[in-house]
Amino acid sequence: MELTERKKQILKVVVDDYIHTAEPVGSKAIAARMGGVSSATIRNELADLVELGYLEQPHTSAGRVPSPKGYRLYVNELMERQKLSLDETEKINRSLQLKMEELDRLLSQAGRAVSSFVNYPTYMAAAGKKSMTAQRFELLPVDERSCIVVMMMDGNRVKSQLLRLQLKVEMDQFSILVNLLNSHFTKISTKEMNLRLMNVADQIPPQAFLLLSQVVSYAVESLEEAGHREIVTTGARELLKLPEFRDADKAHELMSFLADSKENLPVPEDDSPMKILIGPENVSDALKDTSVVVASYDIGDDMRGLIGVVGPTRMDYATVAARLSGFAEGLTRLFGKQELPPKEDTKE
Amino acid sequence: MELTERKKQILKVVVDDYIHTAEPVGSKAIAARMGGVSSATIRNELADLVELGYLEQPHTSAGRVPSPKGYRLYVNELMERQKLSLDETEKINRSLQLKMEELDRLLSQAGRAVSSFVNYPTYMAAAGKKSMTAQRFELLPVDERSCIVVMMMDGNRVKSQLLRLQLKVEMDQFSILVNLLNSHFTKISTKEMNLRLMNVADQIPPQAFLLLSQVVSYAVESLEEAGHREIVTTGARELLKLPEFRDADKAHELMSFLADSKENLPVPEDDSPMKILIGPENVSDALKDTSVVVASYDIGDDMRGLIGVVGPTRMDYATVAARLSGFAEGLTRLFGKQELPPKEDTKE
DNA sequence: TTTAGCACTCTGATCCCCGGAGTGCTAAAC
DNA sequence: GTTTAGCACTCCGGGGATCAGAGTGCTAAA
Repeated sequence: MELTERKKQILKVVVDDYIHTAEPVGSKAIAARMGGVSSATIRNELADLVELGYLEQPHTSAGRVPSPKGYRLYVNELMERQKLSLDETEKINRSLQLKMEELDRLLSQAGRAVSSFVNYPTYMAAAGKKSMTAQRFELLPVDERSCIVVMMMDGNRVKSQLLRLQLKVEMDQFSILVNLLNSHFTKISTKEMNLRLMNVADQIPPQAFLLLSQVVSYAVESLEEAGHREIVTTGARELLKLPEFRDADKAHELMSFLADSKENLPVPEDDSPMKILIGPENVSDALKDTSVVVASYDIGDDMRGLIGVVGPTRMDYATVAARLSGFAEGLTRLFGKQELPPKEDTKE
Repeated sequence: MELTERKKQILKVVVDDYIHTAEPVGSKAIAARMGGVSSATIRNELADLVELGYLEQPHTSAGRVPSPKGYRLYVNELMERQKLSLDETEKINRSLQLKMEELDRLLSQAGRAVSSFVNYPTYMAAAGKKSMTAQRFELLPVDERSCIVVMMMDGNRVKSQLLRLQLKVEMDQFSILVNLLNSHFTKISTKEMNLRLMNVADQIPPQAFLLLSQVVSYAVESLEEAGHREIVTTGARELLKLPEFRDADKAHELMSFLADSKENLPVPEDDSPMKILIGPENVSDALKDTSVVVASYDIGDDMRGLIGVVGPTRMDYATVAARLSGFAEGLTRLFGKQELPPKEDTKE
């Protein structure tokens, strides 16, 4: 038995319908929507589709529901690639007029925007290079017991913080220290930074070393944190609106997974901007009954960000995919235009 | 009719019991727990307590449930102020070994810790002074089209960012600019900053002004953002574990409120470190059926932070209050010890 | 190959019933 | 006067039983 064109059409109708109603769809409804054939004919076809594995039957006398395999076919071939309406595009871009500053705040802002736009939980991540390095250091003395460390990292990211010093430092020592930092502790991995710190230990006076190590360990921490993939999830509560998550336990389980999971959320292949994972295609057990649509965007030259949307297998793939890639493109544009965007206009 | 000591004891037992079971508690159970009197006696007392408004009866033949008034009395007089066990204190302190850096990241970390410790949703906020001011500026040239702005604000907070400049700037112009910034734009409100910007407009060359206004508007934005109370909520999903929020709609409603509400969450009085709001004592409608325990802690000299816990009226007030104040004290200590803590130890 | 017809199945809503928990009241006991 | 035992009563919640509706599969005819 093979998958005729008509069978595909029927499958499409089933998925389209089920996506919106969450109720098993029956032969009569399909016949009505297709026209030209009677429900009996449809029933025959449906039986075939079940046998082929594209549909499932919750119980003998219920309508049909798409199987993961059915969704997969739908996503690959049947789904009408949606274009974003002008209105939507505009809305997306408007919602991306974020006051960005720190990257992670930006992420959660964008995540909220996406989530409210697709009505599913969303996760965002910025995947830095495995190893960020410092590009440049500055020390700004505040008083004799404290100074501001400013560190510029890859991708023009800047971090700074006030550091209380454990001992008094003469003003002129700062410049020596800065030189040392810039000459020996830039453009190397954090691991190596620690090594070099060891090496210089006996080459400089002890109190200078103390100070140096304070700065370096701040730097190491910041770099590691920046390189580490931080995942922010937003809009988990949207789950509760879905009939498949009305059960509090189920919802709680998935929410916990989303809140806790730091690493094991799906990521698109390096060469493609978007990936759709349907039900059991997910590796994590917690996602076995859900689908994930995840898109990537570019941050600067060598960083990549992720936006993922988690929903029931009965997710509106076409819409979600369209909107998500709209966002991803928007974000790429945002980051591409300028590393971290200054104000285009001052207040008038 | 008056509130005898025995009535109070009975009320206490009812609340204690109901807090843990979420089931109306009957006379027999109370009698068993009190000893000495029979259930019939208790029934008489219960009837009185209902009449006095401390208890409620879901329906005629059910046990009793505390009313808000009952909880209030319980909280004010009856509840055994819990001491944290050594074990708990230690756990709290351990969980406050946060890698803090940016304030808001710290908040969400601490929020998560609290939430996992009390098993209720938690909100955290840092309430800055109404008006933060800049204390000092630095500009670090990167190349001729970009520089790093570093701004030190009240409370020793530091912000920095790379700024792309709209026009080329000679190196020596930077120092002029910094002087201008430090002499004219520090220690004043953002409103005044904007005014001064206007004023200097015709006193300096146009391109210098362009640059200046770029920096100032960055500063204004950062200051306003820092002064603005940012509320972070965590652990909302814990609601789903509670019988009173098994209903998805209810849970969703409250979660949405917690996620969206930026300003209208309860705050303790200025002079007291902790406040308990029971059910209808809350102003917001969305919290009418819930209770809130909120504690404050000090950040630096003139900032105050909040930790609030939201739960059902049937909240375990004693435990929550104890743990919450444990956290609040921990945070106060953390911030008090040093503005923003450097590493105490370098890596050994 | 499609369709009409029909008997059959299964679900989900509704109703009913009933046991159990708990009450309020009364009358006796302390 | 307070406490207690006893008892009738109320109400909830769970467990069938019932039933209509939706949908199916199959057969036989078009």
